[in-house]
Amino acid sequence: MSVSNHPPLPETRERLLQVAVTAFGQRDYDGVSTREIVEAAEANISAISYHFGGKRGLYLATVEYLAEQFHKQMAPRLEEIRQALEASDAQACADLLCEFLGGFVELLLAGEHGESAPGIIFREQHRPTDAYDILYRKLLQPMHETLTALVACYRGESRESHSAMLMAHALLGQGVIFRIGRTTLLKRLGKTAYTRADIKQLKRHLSGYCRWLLDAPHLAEDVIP
Amino acid sequence: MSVSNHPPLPETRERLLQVAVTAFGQRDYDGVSTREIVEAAEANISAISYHFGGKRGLYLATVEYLAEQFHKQMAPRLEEIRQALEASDAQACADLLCEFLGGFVELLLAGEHGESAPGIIFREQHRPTDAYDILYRKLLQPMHETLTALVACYRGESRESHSAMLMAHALLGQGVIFRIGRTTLLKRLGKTAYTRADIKQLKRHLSGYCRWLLDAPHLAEDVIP
DNA sequence: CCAATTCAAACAAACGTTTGACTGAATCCC
DNA sequence: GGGATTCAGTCAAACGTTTGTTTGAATTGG
Repeated sequence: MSVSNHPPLPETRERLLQVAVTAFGQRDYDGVSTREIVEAAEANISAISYHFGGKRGLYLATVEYLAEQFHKQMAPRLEEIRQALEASDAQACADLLCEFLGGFVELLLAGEHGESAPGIIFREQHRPTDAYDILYRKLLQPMHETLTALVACYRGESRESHSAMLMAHALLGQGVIFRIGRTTLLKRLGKTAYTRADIKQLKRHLSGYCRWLLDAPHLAEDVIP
Repeated sequence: MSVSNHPPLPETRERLLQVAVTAFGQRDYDGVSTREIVEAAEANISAISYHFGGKRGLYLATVEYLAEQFHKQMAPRLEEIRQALEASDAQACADLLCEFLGGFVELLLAGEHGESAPGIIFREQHRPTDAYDILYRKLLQPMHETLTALVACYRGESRESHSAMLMAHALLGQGVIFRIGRTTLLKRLGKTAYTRADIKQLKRHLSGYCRWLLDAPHLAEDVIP
């Protein structure tokens, strides 16, 4: 059942959510048992049914919780961008885009939810459930739309422009892949973790890539009108 | 003598592997039940223990099977590249790199194992098990090393060059992200599947990106010697 | 005292695995 | 050459464990 969230939250409910975020971040829905969660959260087995109506309810609440937490970390920048978009200054759009991408990979590679969020997001992308709608509405769509608007503004296109969407996706993806493919890349490099210098270098790359892509023609032609 | 009324089924072991590839490709280890597999494969429940020693054994065999199948589809091109690398012609390296990336996204977006392979690979990258070693040795390492060699050759660097590895990763990743983030991108575009024109456009983008990246300085400086 | 919350215990269902009987074809030995 | 034996493979049935969920009593706090 629905519970109002902003007045003082029951302690147990919050503990369950925090534990569930890391659990579902590492393993998938079937790989996480309810008993494992309540033990880690020092709660009783029936607390899940009581607070969330069941395991599925806990999972959905967890995804929503994560999406909000993650979005909150980007909210100031997204708002700043929305206001700047009014001015419609192409050069400023490019700058904001680079800056946002830098902050984004920072979250992915060194942020608080960098270990749990990718697991859930990429699993729901691969095999969408009810939870994907939450993820899309609260996190993916706002982010994707904002970046698309920046690209479109720079290029003097509509926010519905497919080429702007493709470029926004390509840019986001270029950052994301260093989180997803982390295991293999680190193994190739002979490292066990990214250093600050690595992240800095990646940011420089993203910045350079961004400025090149915005003027590149390859993704610019919408093949289907 | 008795004539078979049905077309001859593959041996039980093979049938189990084929079913397991698609099953483990869609859901994760705990999300797939042994009974579900044997039913789809028209085999008996104890066939898994008999042929693979258990569910875990089936999973490992499935990953190996998939890695080999997928690698086989790229083998001719990889071999062609290895031979061309002897010549050490920079321009030829760039061409081969673009060509390989094009074939790679073709496999990911429209290939036979494009639906199952990514699920397994990205899951094992996120949370490596014994199966990741198989995947790395039989698929990821050969591919990554070959691309790194091409980059290194073009740039006149060593095959151990970190900057070459980073560039190879960035290039592969730029293709991969259009498979991983497919759900969200298609939703933004208002489509339900990529068209041939989309794939063609993506290939053009990858080609352009590749030629820009090879001469770009941002990933070129190895921060740590 | 009452409503909200927690608790130990039990529930049926699904899980991976094991068992022992059974098959058909190849191999053996007299 | 033919009955006995072996062996890989299949099958239905049952195993014990873990799963998510439910129950009803106990506890807590306003």
